[in-house]
Amino acid sequence: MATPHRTSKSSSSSTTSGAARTYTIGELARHFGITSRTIRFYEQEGLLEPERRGQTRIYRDRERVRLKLTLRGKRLGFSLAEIREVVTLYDAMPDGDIQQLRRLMELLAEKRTEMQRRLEDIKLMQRELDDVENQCREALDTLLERH
Amino acid sequence: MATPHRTSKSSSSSTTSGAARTYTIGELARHFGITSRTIRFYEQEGLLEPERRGQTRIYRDRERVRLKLTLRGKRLGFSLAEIREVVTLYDAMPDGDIQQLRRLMELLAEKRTEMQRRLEDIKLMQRELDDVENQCREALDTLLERH
DNA sequence: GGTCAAGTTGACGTTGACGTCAAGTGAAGA
DNA sequence: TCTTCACTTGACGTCAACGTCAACTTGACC
Repeated sequence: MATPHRTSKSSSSSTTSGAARTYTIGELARHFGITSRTIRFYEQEGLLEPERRGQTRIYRDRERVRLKLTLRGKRLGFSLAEIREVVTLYDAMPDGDIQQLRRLMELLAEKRTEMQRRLEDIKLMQRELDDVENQCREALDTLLERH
Repeated sequence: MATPHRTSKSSSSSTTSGAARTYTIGELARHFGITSRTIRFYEQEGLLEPERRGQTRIYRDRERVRLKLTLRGKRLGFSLAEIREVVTLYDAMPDGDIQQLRRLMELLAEKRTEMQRRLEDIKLMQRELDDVENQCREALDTLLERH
């Protein structure tokens, strides 16, 4: 279920360090608890751009990170389009011209505001959960006291 | 556009206190920045159950609160089905039997875990936003230094 | 050389969350 | 009385985010 499954039976090889580990689509899918279909769909939507050996996709750490960010974004309720905006700008940075950089920083500020709002939402929601739970306890207590 | 529009031209009336204020579907829609269609859809999905005067729906504070909770839940990425679970159990409480209460408390615990996870997600995301922003600043600085 | 698992590309289906019409009702104001 | 406006109920359309299926290649092992 969690077999390493490198490119060949002779294992690893790569260059020198262990930093260049690659993954198959199935490995990533199992690791993140999603289907390969989903991963391909994310690629089609511009969120991932794995290399190819022939037809086969090969993923490195960069893509793994992108995928992790994507899934986290999803859990937070962002759409794939929103996630793409950030993720693609994020590594369109190298030698980036100043306009791009400024644009990215604007985007970051927006997202930051969003996150702040969501944080407030979560706190409110937690407070309400507390309230309801307390009411539950009280109700339960009085019910049990009456034997 | 924002006219009070009470039941009659003689305004308010109600009983004695101002606690029994009612709202039309349009008022609620404008207030929350959604469409009436959405509100009706939520009712159809069991999230709201307004009273009726003839055909017309009339909303009181209870429904307003429910709607607010629903929208907050949505912002946090919960599905309408999940939201319904909580919201309906929430006020199926009165005289509730012990089984129901226990079930509700289980549900609350689940949601609490969820919220905790999301909170972690948000913190991680914020940290990453910070990182990217710092990189941006550095890049921008070195670009500007070179005049 | 066969086969078997895992990967590939279409293409179409599905589900949730609404939007968008069409056709009608009820009450307030000119 | 007539108009106007907000509200109502269907019924169908749409869009995002995948699921599902069919038909195919590819590399590893027997």
